[in-house]
Amino acid sequence: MSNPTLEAVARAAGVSRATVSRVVNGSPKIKTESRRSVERAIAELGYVPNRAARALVTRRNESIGVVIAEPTGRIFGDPYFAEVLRGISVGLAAREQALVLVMSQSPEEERRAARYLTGGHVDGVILFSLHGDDPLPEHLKSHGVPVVVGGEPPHGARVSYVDIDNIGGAISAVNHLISLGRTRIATITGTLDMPAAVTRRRGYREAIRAAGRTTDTNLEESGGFSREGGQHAMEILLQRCPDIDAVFAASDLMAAGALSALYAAGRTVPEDVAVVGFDDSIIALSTQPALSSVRQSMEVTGRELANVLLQTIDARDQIVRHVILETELIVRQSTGGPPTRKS
Amino acid sequence: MSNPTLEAVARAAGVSRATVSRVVNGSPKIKTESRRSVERAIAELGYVPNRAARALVTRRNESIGVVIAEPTGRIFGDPYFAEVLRGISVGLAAREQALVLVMSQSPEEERRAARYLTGGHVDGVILFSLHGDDPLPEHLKSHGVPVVVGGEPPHGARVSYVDIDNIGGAISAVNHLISLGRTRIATITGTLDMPAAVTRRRGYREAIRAAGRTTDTNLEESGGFSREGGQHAMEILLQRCPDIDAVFAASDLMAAGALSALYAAGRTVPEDVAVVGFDDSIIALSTQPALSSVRQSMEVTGRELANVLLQTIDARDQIVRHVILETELIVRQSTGGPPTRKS
DNA sequence: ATCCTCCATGAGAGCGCTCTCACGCATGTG
DNA sequence: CACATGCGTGAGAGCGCTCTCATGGAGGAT
Repeated sequence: MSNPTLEAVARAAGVSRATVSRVVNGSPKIKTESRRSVERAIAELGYVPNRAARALVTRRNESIGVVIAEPTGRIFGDPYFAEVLRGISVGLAAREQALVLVMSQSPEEERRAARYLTGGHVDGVILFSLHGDDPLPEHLKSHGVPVVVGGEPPHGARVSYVDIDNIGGAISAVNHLISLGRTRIATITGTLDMPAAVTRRRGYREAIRAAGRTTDTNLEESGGFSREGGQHAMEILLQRCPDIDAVFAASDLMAAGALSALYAAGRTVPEDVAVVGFDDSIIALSTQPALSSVRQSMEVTGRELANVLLQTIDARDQIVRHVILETELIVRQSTGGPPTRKS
Repeated sequence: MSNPTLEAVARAAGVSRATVSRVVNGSPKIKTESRRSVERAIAELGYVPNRAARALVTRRNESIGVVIAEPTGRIFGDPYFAEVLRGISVGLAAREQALVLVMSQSPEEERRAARYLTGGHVDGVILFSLHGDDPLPEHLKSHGVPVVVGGEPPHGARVSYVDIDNIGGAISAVNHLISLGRTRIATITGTLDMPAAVTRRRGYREAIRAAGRTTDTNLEESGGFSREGGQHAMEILLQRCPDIDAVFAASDLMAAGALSALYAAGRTVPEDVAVVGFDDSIIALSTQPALSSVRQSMEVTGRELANVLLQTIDARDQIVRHVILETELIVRQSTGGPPTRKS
């Protein structure tokens, strides 16, 4: 409760407050001797720096806001959010930054959040899962708050971001289906107000065309990034085009939903219909059969988000940084399994 | 960036710093006149109090730690966590408290978290989804940090908690199955190192015995609170006792998994086997057929967690408080639907 | 030996806020 | 009319820390 102060440590170590402060903050110009005695005093007294006092003078809060502006249902049905959050948590912990979680679901809450975030309570903000033309990133940036966005930022926003190679991932998935000899390849898209959903669809279309075929919007249906949406989309697709022999779903969760719909319609996977998901989340391994999927490391995304933000904060600049992470197609049973396999 | 200070507001309003402070903090003894001019000045300058400065003198941080010590996979596959978190978020927002999220997954991280939480960085801590005999609640409490636990606290820990009526909920679910004339009622339990899982199983057993039947451990199998676990548990149960005609699953997610297993085994729901879940989360409505389920409001749980904690902090006492929330059985198609229905 | 340099350290101001205390003025009482 | 009462307000200390600037002493150059 009543933590010892710098002053107390200084007295115990027989040095001045300033020296203790230097030791605590790792200043190089300290004699090993005094450093040692200070460290001992710190350990003995169980000293922990007072964040508030430090923040007051440094004008840093040692904490980062993480905003998720998404209906609860969606947020946590999909492991995606958890894993990104987890990566952020790891990235921040390494620098002793606190993660302040802000969940806003109504315009009223969003206003409150914006006020909080621009009120100097956090050193920077990570936003992810943005929809449409959310003005929040620009708003924060114009108030001088460092911002980084997970995924492609809203159109026109000049902010830093960390994204994955959505288009390349989608192309590799569809190429894989093509190489399997599939000819009627459908796609279940995400919520089309999100850039990731649009970009994955673009990759799908490009791969189809690159193979000399024509795209057909009858083979595209939105699954809203949810399991049920995926299932429903698959039902619609089967109704429209019963001859579908492959599906590329823009998330594993939707792919899992699609599997249910396929079974309900009496199709076998991968024999009748090959299925590829996206994310390679834990879900991909838990479906029957296991899903081929475009792997992205959500945890790395989270960690990079933290890194880019901390970098921006440290540099005190307004430079727009971005990081694009690779994806990799993982082939499993839902498309017939890996090419060769012993035993 | 350079926010105006109290001083600046005071000058603009022609009063002293103290008066502005009183207005900001809602002190009653302020003349309406000066209050008004201060408020105008605040609005004009866009003044936002500096949290750090305030925290320094009040020794409050206006922030609450929320700890989730759970493997990421589990956390976010189940909407439960999201909804409780959401409730906490709402409860804290009402009091302008920041939510500091701490995710710890390894013993090392847990130590770091403990150090942070006892370091005076937060005014209180909410813990949920505790396993086994986690010493964290006691540890925090002994360091004078106000704590409240979601769910039944570890055995012997004298800490405040918010829980739901697990036993009553389980009993009502099983009674419902009994009233349907089902005779071979199985249960899929959660992770048995968690009190909620054990208590729900106890409710199941009590209801069976109260109906004059005997319990049979062959009819009990753990599903580990995951979808796949539920599916697997159902497969085992069917193998052991092919004559099962009803299942009570300790979570909707496991019930959803059980449905898959039942279909794979060629059973119909609710005709061959009636299924009841627990939580009444969004999942219950998205399965085919919709799940009967024991409703608990996870958002209310979260809000109560926040309330109890804030109350404890305000009172500066060590009183152990607890809140038990009601549950309610919601009957849907997975047990044959509501008793009567028009149209 | 004298001066200069340089490095480790100490002294002290001040970050923005709250809160106690004292003061002045209006009102009520004898 | 003198006095107590009380309410609204201002002055000022101080929360724990960082950081600038001054200081003293060791060591090298002359």
